[in-house]
Amino acid sequence: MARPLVPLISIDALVTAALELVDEAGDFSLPKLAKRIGVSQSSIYNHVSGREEILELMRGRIISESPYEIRGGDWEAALRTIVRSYRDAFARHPRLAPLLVLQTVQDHQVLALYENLAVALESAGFRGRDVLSAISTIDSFALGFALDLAAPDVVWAPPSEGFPALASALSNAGPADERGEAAFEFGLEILIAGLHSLLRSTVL
Amino acid sequence: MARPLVPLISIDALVTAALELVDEAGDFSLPKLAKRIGVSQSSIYNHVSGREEILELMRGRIISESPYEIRGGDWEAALRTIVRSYRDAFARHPRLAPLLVLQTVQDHQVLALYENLAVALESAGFRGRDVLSAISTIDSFALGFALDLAAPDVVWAPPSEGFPALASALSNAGPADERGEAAFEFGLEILIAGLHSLLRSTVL
DNA sequence: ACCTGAACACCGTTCAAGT
DNA sequence: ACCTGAACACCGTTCAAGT
Repeated sequence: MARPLVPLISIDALVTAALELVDEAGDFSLPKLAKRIGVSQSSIYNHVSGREEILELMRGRIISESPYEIRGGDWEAALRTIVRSYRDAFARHPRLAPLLVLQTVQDHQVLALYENLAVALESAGFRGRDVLSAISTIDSFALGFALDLAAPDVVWAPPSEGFPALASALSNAGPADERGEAAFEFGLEILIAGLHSLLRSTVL
Repeated sequence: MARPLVPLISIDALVTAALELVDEAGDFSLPKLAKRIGVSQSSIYNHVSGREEILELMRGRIISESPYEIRGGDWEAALRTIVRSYRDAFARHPRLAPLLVLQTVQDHQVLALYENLAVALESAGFRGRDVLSAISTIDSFALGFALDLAAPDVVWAPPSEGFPALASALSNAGPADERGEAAFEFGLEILIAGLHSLLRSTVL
């Protein structure tokens, strides 16, 4: 077969297949991706520059699958909405997060999300370099929780012995997804309260 | 050559070489590691179960290279010390962080660090599942900032146009390492203030 | 423009063979 | 016990050849 009348590959289908692979196996490879969409490995390069671009396309896809709307409301509400949406995006595809940490964000949708964060923070009263620091903090926070979803048992694998406080904390926790949820809500409250507190001490 | 009288490989040297590779190139491979310590690729498996164990050994190494001491002081001081130490460990080897996110923590030193966190949080007054949620939050926060070090330009690559608030925030920031530092300090204050605030509202 | 198959330079891991 | 070299099954990317 040579060039078909209708392209065999659409970027949309490519990204969908790649996301399926990640959801199922926690990773994807070009050979497997090619097999899944029934095409040769090398033909993928006619549509995409390589593995990195596919990863970046997946980032864009999951963000746009988790739309958010900021209307009216104060900065706190806006911030909650944005962080929650970001986190929900990864909650739907937990195994994608680890693959994206090595990559520079280029996706337009994601940049727009950060722009909205910046606007919210300015309206809150943060100025100068604090805006960037606050974005950084929120980003670290959200990314960390996204990663937490991918590896619910990272730290929490019961250490066999000698860590009593940790063991006791563990015994009080429910199933992994429940405590992931609880931790996120807890963390979001801390983040918001911390921002309020810093705002107070800065303004005064 | 067959078996030498003195082993050619020590785990210590192995980990040191691997860490050098990561510091220089952002990654390591067994072929490159073998070449660096002047040994054949397969002989590495006589000392270590594989790539994963090497990664885990690197985690332990950098944590023990960044010792901390908690004595006297309140929970807040202890918490600051621990988080700062954790973050410093990765600050010295920024490119290691992304390689570790896919892995389960097994290293004893790191588990001890979390145990200390749990103790500090209990002495602060957190109870039940909140202890785990707080650890999770601190963990997300610290991990996120460690990753930030590895990719200082993640979000901050000047978006060509259409993101005014983000661009303005960027224009107010200094060089990458400075703003990384500022962001961490800012984030740590938010974390501490947020914990205080939650503690107040829970206790009352 | 879009596909194919072959080729290239890399991986991590295993294993028989040596002493 | 510890090393070697060869082998295996995988990668991502390139490229000439086809239509």
